[in-house]
Amino acid sequence: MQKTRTTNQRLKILEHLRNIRTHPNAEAVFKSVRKDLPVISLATVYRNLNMLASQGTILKLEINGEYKFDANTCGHQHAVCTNCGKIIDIFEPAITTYALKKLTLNGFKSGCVDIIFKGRCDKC
Amino acid sequence: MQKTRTTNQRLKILEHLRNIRTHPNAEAVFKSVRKDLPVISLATVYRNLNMLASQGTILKLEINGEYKFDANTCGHQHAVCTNCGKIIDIFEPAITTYALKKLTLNGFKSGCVDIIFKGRCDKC
DNA sequence: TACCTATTGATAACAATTATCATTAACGGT
DNA sequence: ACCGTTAATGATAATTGTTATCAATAGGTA
Repeated sequence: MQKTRTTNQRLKILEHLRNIRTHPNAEAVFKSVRKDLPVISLATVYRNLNMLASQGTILKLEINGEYKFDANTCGHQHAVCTNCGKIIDIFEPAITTYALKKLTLNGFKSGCVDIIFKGRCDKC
Repeated sequence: MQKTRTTNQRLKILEHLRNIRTHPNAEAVFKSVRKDLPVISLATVYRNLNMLASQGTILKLEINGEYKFDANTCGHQHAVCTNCGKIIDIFEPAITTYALKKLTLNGFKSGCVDIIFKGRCDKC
């Protein structure tokens, strides 16, 4: 197996995600991190977001036709406005717990559920 | 408002989705429907799938970086293998019911939840 | 300090989806 | 049954998000 190296780019990307409460896509992370690290490349942002997601450090959500990233990996949920696209965090851990408990599919091992409510936000 | 017309293309697309138990993307629907309707265009498939989804006739899921379509709109769930990408239907309506009941977000109105388990299927 | 190679930056390639536009056909009115 | 209106279509260009490529750079260990 290959050994991972700690790079400044990866640290800055993770640090940024942990400082915000939104759910940016790769492009948005790129624009934000570039303020601190002007030379960072968009490809590096994509690579690191995918790496962090595959090792479970961050969440990779599929919303509105693109990948959104979230450093909060504790079982919470999301609500998406089908009109304006706004993403809202919902903290009802019991939903996630209940879903995982009910999952008794033969052979399928899972410790992770994406729960996304679709509807209208208060402004729409 | 505009009045929708019943076209053969839309009927065939819906009929096809209701005859299968998989979760095809637009391209796959296109290839299947074209066997019956050789002149149909990929753009027409995209347009109709989006129309059917927006009116709630079918589900539009975001899995593995693309849109998948499902004619079964009754509260069931999906499991996705993070290794091979396989999508499996899970029928635990209680999960959906419980999630919607617990959703008490201020101002957010929703009657629809996408619940997607991530894990390893029996073969992986 | 020197080596190995994981990681990077820059950019090309790719894939899924949407936009465009002239043509076609659904359907209500005559 | 024939119009006339315009929603919908087919063909394709354009767009967008993401991944692949590859030479150059820089972690980490000896």
